[in-house]
Amino acid sequence: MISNTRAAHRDHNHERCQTAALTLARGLCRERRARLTPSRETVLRLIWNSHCPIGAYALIEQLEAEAGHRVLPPTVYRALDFLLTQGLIHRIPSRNAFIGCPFPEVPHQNLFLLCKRCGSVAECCAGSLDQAIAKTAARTGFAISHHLLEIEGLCHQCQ
Amino acid sequence: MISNTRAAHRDHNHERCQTAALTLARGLCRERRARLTPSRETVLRLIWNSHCPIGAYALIEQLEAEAGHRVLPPTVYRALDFLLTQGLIHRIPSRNAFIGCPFPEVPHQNLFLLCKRCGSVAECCAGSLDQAIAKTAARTGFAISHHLLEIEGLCHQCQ
DNA sequence: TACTTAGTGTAATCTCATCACATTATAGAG
DNA sequence: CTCTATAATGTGATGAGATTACACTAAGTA
Repeated sequence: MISNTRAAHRDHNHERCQTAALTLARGLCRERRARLTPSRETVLRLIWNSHCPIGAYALIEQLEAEAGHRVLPPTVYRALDFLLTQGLIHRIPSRNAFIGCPFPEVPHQNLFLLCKRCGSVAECCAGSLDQAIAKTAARTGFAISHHLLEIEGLCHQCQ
Repeated sequence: MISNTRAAHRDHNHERCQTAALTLARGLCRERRARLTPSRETVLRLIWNSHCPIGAYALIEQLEAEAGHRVLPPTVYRALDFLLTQGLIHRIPSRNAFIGCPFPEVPHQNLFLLCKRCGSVAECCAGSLDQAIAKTAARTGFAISHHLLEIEGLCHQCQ
């Protein structure tokens, strides 16, 4: 099982998370010949400011503060679309918000641990769980293409 | 495992689903001394018109067509809140839409099978899967309170 | 250089959801 | 039966999230 729980849900030096994510993103985009333009990278960096999902309009505010001029929704939504397509971020449907993906180089299903006290979100990849989910779906005759699991509760630090 | 896959994802007499859901809802609300008022029951009936999740504003349109006069958002959102609280319907976050719960009398986690072709949604309760999910969360030190699983793919009829 | 494609700026619009406040209906106490 | 407290509804306005359409600019390539 891969997870970023130890970072997202415990004390840690967060700058390292952010730097690592950006470095990884740059490398992946270079490999894929995908253009991580300045505005896209800025959005990714802002998303990685914390382990809490951030909404599109909060991003717009922060972008405006940095840029010193008005930023309109399509600007940020286009960057978000790119980052989603590249698997560098995820959207948390129940929150209408976005979170950085800690392992964009690994193909995986979506499994999020959302702390209802501090708001931070960790991500997991658990092959065995994915299999159990696939099996359950198969028992009903359903052909699964992908899934999304949102687990809500209290993180280690908030218990 | 409980599921309504055989109804939601196969040919069936849907009137029976709708009638059964309404009868069950009336019984549960009577037991709980919760008031299933006419407008709330109408919203529940409209939601049970099909196994596809329906958005709040689509409900408003249908309510207006039935009532012959304007219906405003709070009207339908209040009915939805009541039905959600009573566990008679669920919200599918990825769709911003609502679906009838086929077993509101059983406490359960949320597990939805969303067909991307016909749009119908079935619901499952699988204790073993819930346990596997709880176990995975526990391995990261997370204290789970509830979860939501959205599985997307092709239903039996659409394969 | 010219051309083609990808990316960005901007205004308007659309969908989903909530707030605040007035009014009406209902259940339970006396 | 009537009064009262509470629950439910009606209504307009507004907030929050997301998309469309169209003009313009930058980057990569023949």
